[in-house]
Amino acid sequence: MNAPVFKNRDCGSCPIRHQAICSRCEPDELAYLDSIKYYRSYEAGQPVVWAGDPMDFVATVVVGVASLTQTMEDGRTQMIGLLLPSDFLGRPGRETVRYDVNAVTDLTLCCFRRKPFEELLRTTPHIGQRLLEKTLDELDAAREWMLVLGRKRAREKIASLLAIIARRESSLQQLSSPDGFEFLLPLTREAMADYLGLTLETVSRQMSALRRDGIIRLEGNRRVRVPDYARLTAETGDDSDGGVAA
Amino acid sequence: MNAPVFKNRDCGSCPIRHQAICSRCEPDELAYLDSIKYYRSYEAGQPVVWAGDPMDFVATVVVGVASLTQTMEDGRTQMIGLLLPSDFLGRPGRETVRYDVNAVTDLTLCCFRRKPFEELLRTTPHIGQRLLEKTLDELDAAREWMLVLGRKRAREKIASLLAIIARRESSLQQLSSPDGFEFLLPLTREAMADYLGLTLETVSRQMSALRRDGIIRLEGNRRVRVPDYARLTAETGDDSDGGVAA
DNA sequence: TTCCGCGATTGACATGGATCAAGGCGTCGA
DNA sequence: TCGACGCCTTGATCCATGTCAATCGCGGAA
Repeated sequence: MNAPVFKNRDCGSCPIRHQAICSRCEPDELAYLDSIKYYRSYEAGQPVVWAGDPMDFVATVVVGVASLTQTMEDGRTQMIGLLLPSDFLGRPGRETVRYDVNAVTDLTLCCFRRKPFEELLRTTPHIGQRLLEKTLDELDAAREWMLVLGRKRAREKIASLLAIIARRESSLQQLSSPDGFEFLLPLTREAMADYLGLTLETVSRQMSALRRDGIIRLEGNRRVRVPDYARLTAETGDDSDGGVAA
Repeated sequence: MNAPVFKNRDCGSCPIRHQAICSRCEPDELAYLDSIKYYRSYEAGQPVVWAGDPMDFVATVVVGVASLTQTMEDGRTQMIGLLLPSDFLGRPGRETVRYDVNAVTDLTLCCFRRKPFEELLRTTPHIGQRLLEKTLDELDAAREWMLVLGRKRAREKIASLLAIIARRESSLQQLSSPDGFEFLLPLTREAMADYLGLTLETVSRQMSALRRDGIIRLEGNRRVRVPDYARLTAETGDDSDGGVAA
């Protein structure tokens, strides 16, 4: 689990740079970022940090998927965020994390020690602005998810999750292709359940139902083929088309 | 529905200034803010903006409560945020809003036209930093709410809502008083249901149950007396004490 | 004072998803 | 090749909450 591709100290080589917090940096700013950054890798299933632990770095996801999870005293658990490549992890100005962070798949993070990063935030408006934008995007996503968790039925929840992952993994062109498209689901049934506020049995049943109804086809447990993206979004219950036209 | 107290052009008179985005501004920055700000007032129940509408201002809540609400195509509705005094409304850099904004109680906003505010954001790091902090706080709150919506039972949801409002409305000292404390619930049973992902009947039943069990006392429909804050937080299912000690 | 209407309460019943339980399928190591 | 384990599927049953409906009670208008 190394990340040999990114071992050189050059943000320009980073495949997710154009979407990450450094996307609008000047060369000298990039050089400073390079000087304080380092990579960390985790295997699927490994913890990154536990709720309440000190976290002395912030990071951008480079490869893989990380989850943010909260747990109740009796063990009930809710995934409250899914971080995909280019997403930002950590909170400047706070010493400890409030929720568990786990590697869902094999994961590579581009890390910055928190103190120098906070200093950079103070001196470099670009970064702060970009971070604000990404935080506002995350807030929008969290609010969209509140509708999913609070009001959608199991089938709609599953469809919403599949549509969201499909949108992040596929191009607009692929989504609207008449032949459909396919993608790899990075989550187990249990992780899907944790994200959707369901049990894994319900997730399994609804996946089977969507398969029976021709909304999706499954090749193995993880590979999902969507013959018609519009039919999938129609199952989400949302009143817009879920962002393809918008 | 005017806001005579705030009619003078002086942010220093604003009772929520110390928590709002302008809390760290220099005198000259405050003067600029003063020059572009204006107040708007709404009566309880009035819409502020509808989802999809253009919104040419951003604002801070000065008095009252505003709600952010999303609606599905069949009319199911989910409140995705509750804005109390000092909370920020609007998104710099975006022309339209994604969800309905309503005045839950009589409401006064301190508004800034969006373009000048964005300009200010570019030139005044304080404001951007403060806005980032407030956005990160909102994101934390949204994520906490995802746990409420996804995993808590009806009784725990109600207790969580009461505890959150109690914390925002009362001082630490009041919360830990041996005589208990009381507060005014700014929401109807239906609004509570919309926020909690429940029906109003379930809200009503669980409020009655909490009353029967002595967790709360009700004087009328809105006035809530909490004889023992610890007993209330014990009903939320959270593993921490909900923030009093923390 | 009476009536009216809205919000809240309460009851009876329906149901979606949880829970408990059994078994299938594919992969990996011996 | 086989067994074991992890992950998933499916079935039977239960229960928390939704749904539908009746009634209450307060505050405002006539």
